[in-house]
Amino acid sequence: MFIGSGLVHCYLKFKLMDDALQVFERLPVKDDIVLWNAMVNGYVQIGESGKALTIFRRMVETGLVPNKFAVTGVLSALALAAEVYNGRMVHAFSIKMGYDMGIEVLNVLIDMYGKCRQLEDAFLVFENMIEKDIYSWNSIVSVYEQCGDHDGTLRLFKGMLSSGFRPDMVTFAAALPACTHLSALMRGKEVHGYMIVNGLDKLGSTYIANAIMDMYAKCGSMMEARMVFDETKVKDVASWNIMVMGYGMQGFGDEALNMFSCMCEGGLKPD
RNA sequence: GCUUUCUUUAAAG
Repeated sequence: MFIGSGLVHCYLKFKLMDDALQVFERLPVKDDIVLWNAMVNGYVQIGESGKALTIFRRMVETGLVPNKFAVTGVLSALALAAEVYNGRMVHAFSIKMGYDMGIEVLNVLIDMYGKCRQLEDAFLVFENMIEKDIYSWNSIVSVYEQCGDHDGTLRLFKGMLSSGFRPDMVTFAAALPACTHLSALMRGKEVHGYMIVNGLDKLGSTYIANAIMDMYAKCGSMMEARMVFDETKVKDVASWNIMVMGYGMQGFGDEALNMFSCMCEGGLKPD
């Protein structure tokens, strides 16, 4: 039994959910809430919200009372599944249990409401937090962007800065596309400028570099998009597509075709 | 021992 749970944890560590589940099901006694939570979170992490919720319901049926870890896990699953109704129930339960005093639970509530497109509720949770951390800020900034409130995203980004928090790649992954969608070159430059000044511009992934390129491209500054492109060591198909599209849409047919052939030479296949 | 955040590739999704 002890060995079995160790094995489940081991499979979970490597995201081998099928194997983890198989061993889990064979456990004669399933009274360890940590194991249940780990199963729920394992499914959440691979995007299987339905399976995560099924495990959670079974856990409750066995009579175990969800602790705050279980609550964060199930809220994450509900966020993925965009199930607000159940999300609200879990929220109410958290309050009843006093879990809403914990910052992690509040952070995931922001995310849950946001992913369920209930921005007002997300903001209410955020606003009423006694203390906020980088997850709180990143969550609220991200859900505003996800909901298409680009101005709100940038407003919160500024609020984050003035509150003394240092944005990271997660923040930029939301703030940059906000500028992109607004075609706000100046504000995009401010965000990119912040990254440069703080030495964060080269630390990001290809994904972030692409977001910067796309911001410049969609804001009409192909020169700057090109500079970022050239400085980006690891390019992927999206990097090339952003440039080809940008040149194409702005009437630089030659450059677009150029890019296109370079992409094919580089061994990448266009979409 | 288990927990939270990342919409990069321009037209009706």
